[in-house]
Amino acid sequence: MPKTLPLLDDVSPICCGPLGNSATLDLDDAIALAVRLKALADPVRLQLLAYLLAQPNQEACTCDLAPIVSLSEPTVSHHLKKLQTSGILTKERHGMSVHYRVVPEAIHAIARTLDTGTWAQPTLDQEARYCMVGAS
Amino acid sequence: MPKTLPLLDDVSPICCGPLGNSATLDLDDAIALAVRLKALADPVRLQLLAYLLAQPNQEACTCDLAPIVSLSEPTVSHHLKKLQTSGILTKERHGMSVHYRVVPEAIHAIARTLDTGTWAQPTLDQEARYCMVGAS
DNA sequence: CCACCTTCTTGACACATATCAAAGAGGTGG
DNA sequence: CCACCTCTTTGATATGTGTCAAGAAGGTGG
Repeated sequence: MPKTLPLLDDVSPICCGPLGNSATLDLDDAIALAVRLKALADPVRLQLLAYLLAQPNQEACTCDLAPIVSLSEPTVSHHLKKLQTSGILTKERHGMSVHYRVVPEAIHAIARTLDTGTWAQPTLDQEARYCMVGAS
Repeated sequence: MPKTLPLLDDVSPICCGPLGNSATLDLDDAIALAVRLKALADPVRLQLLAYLLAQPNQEACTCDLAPIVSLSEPTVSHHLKKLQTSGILTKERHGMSVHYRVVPEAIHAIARTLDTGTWAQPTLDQEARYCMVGAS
């Protein structure tokens, strides 16, 4: 995640006249939303997600998912971790295997955010649930 | 220019049923959806989009947008191009300046796709409207 | 404790992407 | 035609990302 993003201090519209009042998107909000979208923006992860959504409990273990996308298990594990740390999947051990399960509210939240154009963040506690960036 | 974007002729218009009808998401569909999500999944582009959405006609020119994100114009041009080739913005010359405008249907289409879980592609003509990859 | 299974982490590599400076391309107006 | 403005492309560079092989970590059952 690039750290070079802007502060919206001195915005002086030049050629197109005074632009509407600043319904600008706060940088932190933009980053948080981008993190979640980035988690979704990969063909492999979309395929994994589609498979999970089609399962009875919307869950499966890594060894089932690897063959679905024809990739090595470490690679699949990497993708699952990315989905999990973005709050799109949850992770649970059951004996030897690990079950990943879809969190539909997370996907709905992203969809709603895009649809309504209200791109600001959910409150902080929701944020902690949905987007545990840098944590595990 | 990276060649990794999907060719529209190859997109199979499979419209799977709601959430959980088909266990697998076709690779082409996954790629096409991922391309659009990737276009959104960047803080700079989200801020540009938020600014555009706040404008009267949901449009602005490059020279207005560059100060918004405090980046050089070539960089902003790069981001705008990415949004445009994903069908999220349209581009129009007006004299010396170029106006980029939001295509709300494109964003709604992505949101709906996520929300309903019907992740297969729209039909080809919609695809041609929304995702003019390789065309200008 | 040991063999074995599933999963994750590490290290390495290739490729994609964000960014800027410099130069080019398109358009306006003297 | 030429100076100037806006915008895009090109080239270069740094960072990010997807992938795998190899090995470590966590758990089961003899």
